[in-house]
Amino acid sequence: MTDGPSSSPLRERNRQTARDVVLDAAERLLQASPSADFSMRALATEAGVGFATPFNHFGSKNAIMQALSSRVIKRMATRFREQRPQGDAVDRVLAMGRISVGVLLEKPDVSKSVVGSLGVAGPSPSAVLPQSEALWSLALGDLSTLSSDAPIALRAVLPQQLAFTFRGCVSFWIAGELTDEAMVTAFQTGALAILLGFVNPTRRAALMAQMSPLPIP
Amino acid sequence: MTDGPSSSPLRERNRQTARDVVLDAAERLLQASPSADFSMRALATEAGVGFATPFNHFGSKNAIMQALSSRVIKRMATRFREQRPQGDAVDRVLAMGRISVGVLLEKPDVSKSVVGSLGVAGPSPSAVLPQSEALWSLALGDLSTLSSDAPIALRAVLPQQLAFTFRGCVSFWIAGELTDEAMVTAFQTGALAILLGFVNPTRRAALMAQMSPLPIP
DNA sequence: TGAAAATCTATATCATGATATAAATAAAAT
DNA sequence: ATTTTATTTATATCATGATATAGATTTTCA
Repeated sequence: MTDGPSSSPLRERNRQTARDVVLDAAERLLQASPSADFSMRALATEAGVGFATPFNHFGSKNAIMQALSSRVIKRMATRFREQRPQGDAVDRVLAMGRISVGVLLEKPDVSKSVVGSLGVAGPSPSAVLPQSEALWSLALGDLSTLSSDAPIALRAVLPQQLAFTFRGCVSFWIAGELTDEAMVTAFQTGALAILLGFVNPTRRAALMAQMSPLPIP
Repeated sequence: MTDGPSSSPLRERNRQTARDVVLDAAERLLQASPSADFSMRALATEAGVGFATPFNHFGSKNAIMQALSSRVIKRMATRFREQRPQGDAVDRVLAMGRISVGVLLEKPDVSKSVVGSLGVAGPSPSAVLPQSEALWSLALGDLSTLSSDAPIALRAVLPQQLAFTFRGCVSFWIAGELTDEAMVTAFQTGALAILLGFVNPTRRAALMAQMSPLPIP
């Protein structure tokens, strides 16, 4: 990706437009494709740009997929905000889990293709972790509503750990090792397992009642 | 991968030998390559087989990487068994975490390349989840040593959840979002967070003392 | 032991990501 | 208004995963 030369307002605005045009085109192709894939030649044609342009902007096909993944995460946050789930942090995390998994399951093949890019080694780091953490921070809301002996500072691990667990569940789902339903259960149980150590002892029984192991195939 | 026609003992034995030869060759090439990668043409040459043979056995390059990942997990289990870590389930899980991450960090670039295959959508499911669960069951040992109000049956979620969290941490590491050190911290904290809800209340303070959030970049 | 089946090999071919390059175009600077 | 700079475009080319195919080799079976 050419970050080198400086850009001025109109140039930068045109470049951002081109990036959006490319990403929109990619989304259209993915949705239309039975295998949830596209070639870079098809992408350039669909976007109405030259073949080299997506590479100029993103560097690689995988980076395009990563930019699309970022859009997916934004979509999850938007849904959450629109739905305004009620309840305490646990309820909200569970709601975010349902919403997030729901976004993926709207178009499972596309999601697998797009999000499958995230765990792939590449020349430059992806930048999804802060976004994922923010998503789970949004879900958790005010951490002080978790009552426990855990110091407030320690509760800072929760958004990160929820992000890791979510990523792990999704990764196994992408690889075909978890069915759609199993992924729902896996993440819900994972979130509850993490939160189990951070809630009031009086709340534990309710959390445990919602946790279940996955059947072993 | 040609599972179709039936095999008899010598044929099957020869096919297994060919698979091992191919995988050994792949490992040699990965270790020798500055970019931790190999072409299928180089693999066939290194293995001394025809170009189509690895495809006949594994179906795709990614499947070869997945078979190599399986070897990595076996290596982790072997190390654990050799080291015989002492202590309760928590201690053993932490030891397994150090051992497992240590295996990956012996050759970071190779590990990223190999294990990066696991989260990639493909024509057939990978088969790593049972192996991962078994790894964490091995670490946990006898689940009844965890003292808590959680029913024994519910503790069955632990190997799975540890597997998901490990996968999630490794996935972010592969993508370049976690440094080597941060991955160590991330998984240790994740394991402790999961176990925190399953230990005796008297043990909680010691676990929390070992948990720390990752610095936000 | 010869025929049949399974598997491997050598080779050609194709699709696709990626790079390079020269010309064209658009925006910024003088 | 012209020149300079930045970016895009069109095109060629290459590496690489993957597939196809015919011939060669190995193993199994009658």
